[in-house]
Amino acid sequence: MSKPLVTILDDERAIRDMLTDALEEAGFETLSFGRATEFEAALKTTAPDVCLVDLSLPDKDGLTLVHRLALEQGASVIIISGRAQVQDRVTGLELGADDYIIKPFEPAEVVARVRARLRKAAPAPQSTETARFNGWTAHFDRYMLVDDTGSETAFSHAEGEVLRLFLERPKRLISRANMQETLGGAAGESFDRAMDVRISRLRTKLGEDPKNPRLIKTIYGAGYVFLGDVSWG
Amino acid sequence: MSKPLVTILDDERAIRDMLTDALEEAGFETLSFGRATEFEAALKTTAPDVCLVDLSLPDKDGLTLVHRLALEQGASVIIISGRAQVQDRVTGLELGADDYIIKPFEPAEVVARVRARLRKAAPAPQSTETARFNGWTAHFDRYMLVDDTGSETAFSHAEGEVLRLFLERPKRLISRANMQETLGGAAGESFDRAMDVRISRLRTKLGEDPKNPRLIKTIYGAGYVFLGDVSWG
DNA sequence: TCGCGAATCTAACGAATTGTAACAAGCAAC
DNA sequence: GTTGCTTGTTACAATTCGTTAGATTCGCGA
Repeated sequence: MSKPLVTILDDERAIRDMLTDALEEAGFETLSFGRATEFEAALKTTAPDVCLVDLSLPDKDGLTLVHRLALEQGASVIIISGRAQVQDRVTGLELGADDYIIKPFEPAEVVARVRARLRKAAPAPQSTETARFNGWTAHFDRYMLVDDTGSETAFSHAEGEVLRLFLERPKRLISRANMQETLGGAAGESFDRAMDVRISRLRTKLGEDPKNPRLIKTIYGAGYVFLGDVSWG
Repeated sequence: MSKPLVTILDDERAIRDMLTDALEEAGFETLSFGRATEFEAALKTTAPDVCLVDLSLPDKDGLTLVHRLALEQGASVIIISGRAQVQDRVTGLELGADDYIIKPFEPAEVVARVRARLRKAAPAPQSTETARFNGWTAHFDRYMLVDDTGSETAFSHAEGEVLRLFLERPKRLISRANMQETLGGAAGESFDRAMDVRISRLRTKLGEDPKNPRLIKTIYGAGYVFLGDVSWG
């Protein structure tokens, strides 16, 4: 996939440059404009993914522009403005802006907010649905474990929760308490073997040798460690 | 369609109340929680549209919660935090939050930002008659499912209701209660298997493999998730 | 090294949940 | 009435998942 395109519309040169630098450094394509008319002309031939718009423009009212942008183009619009009143923010957002950043701003935050917009706009974050590790591929979207030979094993939702927890923190101790907490969250502590059973079932599905588990290792008195070379995506 | 559901997770009673009032006034359904565990328990059977989360929770790390929320549930997450450092905001956003509001805040702005999230999240524009997903095209005006090969299968009104519900909220948990509510609206009693039967019939029409359905997944004890890349129009 | 209590493993059980085939009621068209 | 279709209900099969209980393993001190 190509780089997302971010446009910058601000009449101050210094701000345009700062944003351009930060965004390109972050891996985005950028186009910047000093006046609304230029920007609108460019819109006829390009479809930006995110538009940063300063409201105080010399040649046009920023708010109506935002309104049109949000409505007609499908792009995400982030207002950047020196006007810090709550009322300004509210009307900006109500008119269709997706976010409202107040000057002066930190470029890093702008980048983070741009990313947040893109994340929602582009669905299918495949990255969190599949993980490969030691001859296995876990498909969380299909609740399936696939062997390197191609044979498939289904796993249940509860098993998936455990597996995901492991795959998200490989080679690190996951304490029992920690696990209870992130999973079922069941109150019971003392005689609650549910966790063990879940892990046991997961182990069988992974074809672990009970005597010598290679992937899910028990740390007596502490918790578990998942030893696997995990790569997501 | 029914009111969007907004959840509030904050340990301060006063803040919860303030937000609840503002949001309900604005026409949203709300649910508020003082601790993360309660919230997570509720998540098993409800799918909020927007989650407001305070990071400083007594019983849990808010950031990992946000991460999981954003990833697993499809909901929009707005962090509300007293931590105003740029770095905090950046990490919060990078972890999957859609917005980051700093305390103290103005309720009106929170409402505006919640609205902004919903606007993007819920597409559902004009053409609600056709949807494409994973090799199928559903024509709600003709009550027809069309395969990519062109072969057609008719579906009934009741099946269409379920299918539409799924297609409107793909990749998100749809709880049983939620489904009863939006569909038949019947008094919804405990021994009402009609829902299951509808889904079963829909599954066969979609040619799902009973052993491992690819599109309509059951989450034991919670509800269903439709895993498909849906595009309307 | 041996023994013991605590921690963990796991087979087996069973309650709750979900799937679905079969039946029946309702209804429209003929 | 008969036929055909939709849809809820019933009954039973299948699955999920926590609990139980006995076996096994671990850490540690004698």
